Amino acid sequence: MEYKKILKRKKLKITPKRIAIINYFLKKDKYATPFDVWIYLKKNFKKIGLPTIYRNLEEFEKIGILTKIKGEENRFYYGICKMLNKKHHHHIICTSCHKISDFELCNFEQIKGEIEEMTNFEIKEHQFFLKGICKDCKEGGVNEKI
Amino acid sequence: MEYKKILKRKKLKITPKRIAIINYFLKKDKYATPFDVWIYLKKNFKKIGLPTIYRNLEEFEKIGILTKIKGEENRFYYGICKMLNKKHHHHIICTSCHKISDFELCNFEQIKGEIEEMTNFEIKEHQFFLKGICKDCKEGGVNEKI
DNA sequence: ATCTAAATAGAAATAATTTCTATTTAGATA
DNA sequence: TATCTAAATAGAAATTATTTCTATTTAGAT
Ligand SMILES: [Zn+2]
Ligand SMILES: [Zn+2]
Ligand SMILES: [Zn+2]
Ligand SMILES: [Zn+2]
Repeated sequence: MEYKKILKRKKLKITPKRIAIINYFLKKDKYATPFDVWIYLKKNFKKIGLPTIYRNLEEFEKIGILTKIKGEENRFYYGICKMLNKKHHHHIICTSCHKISDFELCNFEQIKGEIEEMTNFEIKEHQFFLKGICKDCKEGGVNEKI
Repeated sequence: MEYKKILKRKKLKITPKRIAIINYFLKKDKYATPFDVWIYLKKNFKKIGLPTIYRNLEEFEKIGILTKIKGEENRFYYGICKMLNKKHHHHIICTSCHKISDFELCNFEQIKGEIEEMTNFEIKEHQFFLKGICKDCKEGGVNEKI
């Protein structure tokens, strides 16, 4: 598990629950709410609190293991980030099955300067937020869930 | 008020509160939570409910008058969209004063196809999410609030 | 095997958002 | 201008998401 290395590097202890959370996202490969994660983990950990989930998801986002996104309703979702290398990249979400993929191609730098001039802002950070339909869903694929 | 026209076109009634909400955002020119809006409108409308604010902000987002964004904490913010024409555009937010500006320059189409190939997604929608520092803040400008 | 700081459980508080019903009102129409 | 109706609102309450707190447990260092 490459993710363990990251936890170590970031001085986070490797607990069974943390591993389970990461595995959940790896297996599911789709975005999920803290509540979703909780419901699932409860199968294997009779005693697990929702605050534990919230705390860990937040930490995982900080260290780049997860990305946090605004779902269609007023809730936040998390999805796993497969690009553990530090490289610049963005994510795309399937509006049908909520799968998340990442990609590195980015041409934002080309227009950054011009936008800065036009808006009088100094740009510090950019994110692409892409939505689409994944191949599986396009082909009417089954929507296997965890 | 160009915004009135939009309300009419969208069959929304023009009520004093709706006008006040739009004016609030126009004058403030920064993003705000429903709660912020409520506190402000209460000055002029002794009787105004928070649900009214929520309802209207949501409607305004639907018709393109406002944009909804995820703030630094777990809350949603709204900012006014000055580009009432239907043209494709994006927004940039000042992390210091929360001002929102819009701009039309976008080169995403150039890489869209390649991303679709690489990810096997059919891209339906893209948003840029930019953060930066506005000119006023860079110059240590006063942070006049409404 | 022992120790300590970090992680967790569990309960409770807080805060955001939505729902519901009775009342009011914008704007259409006569 | 007066009347009417669907849309908008108030106000209270419910629901849901998220955070905080304290006592207890545990990972990993020694
Ligand atoms: Zn899909
Ligand atoms: Zn980029
Ligand atoms: Zn600013
Ligand atoms: Zn664009």
